Amino acid sequence: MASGFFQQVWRLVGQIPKGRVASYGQIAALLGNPRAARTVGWAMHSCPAELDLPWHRVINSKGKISLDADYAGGDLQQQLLEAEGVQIGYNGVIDMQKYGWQPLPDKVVLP
DNA sequence: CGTATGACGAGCC
DNA sequence: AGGCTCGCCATAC
Repeated sequence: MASGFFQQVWRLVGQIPKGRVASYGQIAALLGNPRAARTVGWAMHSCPAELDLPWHRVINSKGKISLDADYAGGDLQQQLLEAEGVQIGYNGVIDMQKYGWQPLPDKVVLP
């Protein structure tokens, strides 16, 4: 069952379309806990490879990769994103306004 | 059950 | 502007 918060995070992350990115805080907010960004990050840390999650599409609110670029999978994450068409600035910043993922962008007006 | 952790976020110095 | 600290919340042990 998807009772665990991690499970919900994984499911949501799995719905991020290719070429798009989302922030930890955004994921948390979509799950109803805008303050649980850290927990989302931890969920990513625990993401089972068998789920084949697009974990690389999750970045921090600054539009940057949280992992150390030259240490952990940060380098890999950047390569994966660029391979999907996500352009990364020289400073390592991604344009959230352009690549930011918005689930159901049409439901804005509905109550 | 209480303490510690963590791929964050926003504020403060 | 850049860097550091505190706060938040859900798991792990």
